[in-house]
Amino acid sequence: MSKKVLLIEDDIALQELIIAYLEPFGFTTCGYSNPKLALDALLVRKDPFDIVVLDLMLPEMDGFDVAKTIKQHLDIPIIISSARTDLGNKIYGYDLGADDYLDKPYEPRELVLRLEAVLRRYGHKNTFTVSDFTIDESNKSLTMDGYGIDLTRIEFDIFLLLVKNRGKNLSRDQIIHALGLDEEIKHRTIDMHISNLRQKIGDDAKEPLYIKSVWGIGYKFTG
Amino acid sequence: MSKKVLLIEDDIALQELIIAYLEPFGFTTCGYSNPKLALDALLVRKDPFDIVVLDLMLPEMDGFDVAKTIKQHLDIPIIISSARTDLGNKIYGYDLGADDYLDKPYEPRELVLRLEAVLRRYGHKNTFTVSDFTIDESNKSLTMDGYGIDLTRIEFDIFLLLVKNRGKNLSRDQIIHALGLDEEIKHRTIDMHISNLRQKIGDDAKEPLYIKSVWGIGYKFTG
DNA sequence: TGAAATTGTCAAGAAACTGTCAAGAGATTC
DNA sequence: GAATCTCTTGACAGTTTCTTGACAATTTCA
Repeated sequence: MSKKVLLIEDDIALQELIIAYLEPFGFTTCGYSNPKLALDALLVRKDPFDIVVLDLMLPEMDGFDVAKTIKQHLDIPIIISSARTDLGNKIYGYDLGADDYLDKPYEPRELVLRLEAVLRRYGHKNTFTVSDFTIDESNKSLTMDGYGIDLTRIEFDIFLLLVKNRGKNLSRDQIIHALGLDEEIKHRTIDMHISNLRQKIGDDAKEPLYIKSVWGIGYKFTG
Repeated sequence: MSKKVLLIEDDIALQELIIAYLEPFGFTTCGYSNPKLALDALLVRKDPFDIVVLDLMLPEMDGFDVAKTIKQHLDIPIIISSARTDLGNKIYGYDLGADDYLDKPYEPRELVLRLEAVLRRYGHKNTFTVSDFTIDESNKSLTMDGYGIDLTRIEFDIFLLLVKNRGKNLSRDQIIHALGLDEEIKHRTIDMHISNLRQKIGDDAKEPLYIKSVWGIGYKFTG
C-alpha cells in the first residue's frame, strides 16, 4: 500500500521532480505550491495523507505557521526542508514538532530515507504482500509462504525495487541508480546479486517464476 | 487532453456522483453498471479508455474475473474499489495486477489522487497502440491482439521505427542510422532482421500485411 | 526475353550477453 | 582483532542475438 505524501513546495519544477522521484519508491505524492490550499486539503477536506514535506520559504504564509497549524489540528509527521541553514531555525523547526529536518539542496534519495525513517518512527506498519511474498519495509524482512527468508541489505533493496515495479523491465543501471550504489559498479555485480536472490527464493534462473531476465535489457519481477 | 475513465459500478447514484466529481479534474468518465457491457466496450468495440475503475461487488460477474479478463487482453491500469475490507481480497486484487486498491466508502478526492498517481505511473510505461499492436517503449515489449511477442532488441527498435513512420518508406541506411548501429553494417543484415520480424508477427513476405518491401528503396509499415 | 539489380532466407560463425564459481576486498560482530 | 558475513570482480562456460556470404526467387528495364 503506497504512502501518501503531501508536498508543500514553492518551486513547481522541484515539486514535479520530487513527485516523479518518489513514485517508484511507493509514495503517492500530491504537491501544493500554495500553503493555504494545502491546509485546506489537509484540515478541511481531510484528505488522508500519511506525512507532510514542508518547505519553509513560502508565499503568502510563513512555513513555521503552516507547521504549527497542522500540528495543532492533526497528528501527522512533518519533514521540514529549507535553504536556511542556520541552526536557530532548525531548533525552531523541531520546537514546532517537526519530525525531521532537511537542508536544501538535498538528494532525492536522502528524502526517501527520511520519509521511510519518520514513517517507521510514527509506527506505521510498512508491510505489504505480493504473490507469495510478504515484505516488511521497516525491518527489511521478507517472508515467503510464511517462511522467513534472510536477504542481505542489497538483495532486499533490489527485490523491493523489482517488486514495486512489477512487470517492468529495470536495467542494471536503473537498479544501481535507484539503490544509490556506487555508479562505477560493474554490471556483473547486479547479476550476482540477482543470482543469489534467486537461489534464496528458490527461483531457477532457466525457468524463473519470479525474477525474469530480459535479454539485453535487465530484470523484471513477475508475480 | 482529458483522460478517459471507464467506471464499472453497480450503484447508479454513486456512478453519477463520481462522473460529475471527476469531470472538472479533466476526466471524461463513462459509467457501466453491467460488467459485460463494459467488457464489450473495452475489448470488442475497443473504445480508447485510459484507465478502469472497478467495483468488486457486481451483478452477473465476479469483479475478480472482470479484472483478470481485462488484464489478459489489454494493457490498461485498473483501480479496484470495494467494500470488502479484509486483507485477503486486497492481496488477491494486487495479484490480478490491479494497480491500486480503494476501500469503500472513499472520498472522491481520494479517487482523483489515485487516478492521477496510477496514470502517472502508467504514463512512464509509454505504451501506445497501432493497428493490432500495443507497444511498450520503456519495456521494449510488444503485444499483438493481446498476445505477447518476444522481439530481440534490434527487432524491436526496427519495428518501433517503422510503426512511428507508418506509411513512410525507410531506406536501410535510414534504419541503420536511426538505430545507431554500426554504419558499416551490410544491408542484408537489415533484410534479415525484417525477415525474422515478419516471421514473429506472422507476416508473409510475399503478401505482407504489416511490413511491406518497397523495391529499390527499403521498407514501410502499413497498419 | 534476358541481364542486372534487388530481395528473401538459410546456415554458420562472430559477437554480445547471462549465470555462477571462486577469490579477495570490505564491513560487521563479538 | 579475529571470525564471520557481505560485496565486488574476473573468469569461463553456456546462451542468445547479430552479421554475413551464398544462392534462389523476384523485379526492373532494355
